Amino acid sequence: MTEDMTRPAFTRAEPDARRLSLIEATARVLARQGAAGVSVRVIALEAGVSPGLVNHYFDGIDALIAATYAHADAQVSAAFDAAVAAAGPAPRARLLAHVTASFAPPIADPGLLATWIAFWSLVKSNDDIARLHRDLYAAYRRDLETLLADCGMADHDRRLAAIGISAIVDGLWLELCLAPETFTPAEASAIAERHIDSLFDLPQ
Amino acid sequence: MTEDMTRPAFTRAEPDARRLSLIEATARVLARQGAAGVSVRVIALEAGVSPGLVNHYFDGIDALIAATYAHADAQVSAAFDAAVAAAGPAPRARLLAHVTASFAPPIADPGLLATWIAFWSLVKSNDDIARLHRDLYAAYRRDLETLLADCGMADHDRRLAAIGISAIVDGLWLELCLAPETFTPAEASAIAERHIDSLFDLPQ
DNA sequence: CTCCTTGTTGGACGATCGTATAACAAGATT
DNA sequence: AATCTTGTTATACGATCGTCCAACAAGGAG
Repeated sequence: MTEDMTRPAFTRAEPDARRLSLIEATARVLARQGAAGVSVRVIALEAGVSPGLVNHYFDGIDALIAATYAHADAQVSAAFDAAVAAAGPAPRARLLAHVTASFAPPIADPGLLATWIAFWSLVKSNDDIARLHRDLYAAYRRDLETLLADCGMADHDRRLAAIGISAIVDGLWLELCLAPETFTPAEASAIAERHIDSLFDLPQ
Repeated sequence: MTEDMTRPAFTRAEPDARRLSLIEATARVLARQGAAGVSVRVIALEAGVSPGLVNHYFDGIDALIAATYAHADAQVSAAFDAAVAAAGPAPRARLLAHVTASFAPPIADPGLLATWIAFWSLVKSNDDIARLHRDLYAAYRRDLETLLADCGMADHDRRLAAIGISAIVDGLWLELCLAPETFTPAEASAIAERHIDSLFDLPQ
């Protein structure tokens, strides 16, 4: 009786828009409840749609989590690009800006880590997920290698340098999300910056 | 009919031994199926006991996963200690041995990562889990700080140095477990070793 | 040998899971 | 205005989840 009879019971959406709304709902659920409390029904409720719609757009919940991870990764990459662009033309400043961005919002966020954890938990049992992880991580390191090349690092040194930078940044980011009181973002940046400096000083 | 009527239907075990067998069964299930496929029934089947026994020894499955994590962490710590002890008396060699041990069995193991992922996925929603993570990680860094002190590092530098070493080691360990073909354990050791060297060279 | 303690079993219970599908209605087409 | 397409809903389904508990039996106590 309190219902407005003139308003439609539901509205149709562009397929891509609906997909995106489901992905964003998944990210919000993961951020709020963690990887343990995610399910088709909770996601559908968060997105304001019926549970059946999830399987209409995604081949199972694993595919939805994979899509959510890919979307979050794209947002992280965009944040990296924005930080690098804002750093100006100096190659070293651009590299440091890329790294420092990992320790500030929106990247350093316990809620975002939940998406990574949910994704990691599927790598072992799902080959598609494993392949996606491998590809996105390779792209991540490739971006670092480009920045290192711009800094003048020799070609044969870049691969291990990028692996090392990605490792220390990921390790700091992980702990910063799991236990933010352990150290500050500024301390994380200082640690990462010193590590990068060591890659250029004293080339042996 | 094929049953041996003289054999007991079950055997009683010491409480600590039974707890341990359930913990080890949980670790095997996590290593085999990943964090997604773990449940009370699967664990009980793996341990060769009835499902009800899990709740008799642990306050829910979250507590069992926490106990499994604590047990795995103790085994990792023991492996660290053994590696350090085998390295001899030289402080720097002991520190490097500690770090290098992270990239070799039994620590570098995709199955072991599953225990960590299952545990991480509970940190956000369970305060006891969060506290356990904080305590065990603090102990981890404290061990590193002791090794750094033995190497002659000044007191005020040790905290950030230990955070940096734990971060780069964790980052390398994580990727080594998720995608072992990306780089070799020897490359991981070389990266970590160079990072540690940089902490002592050029003290600025 | 008998009793007693209690570790252990095995199933019941309600909740929730992922998936599948028939009925419905929104909105473009004609 | 009538029709058609299909995005969406609502529900049903079987499986599995974590938890609980009464009954059983192993094995030490007396």
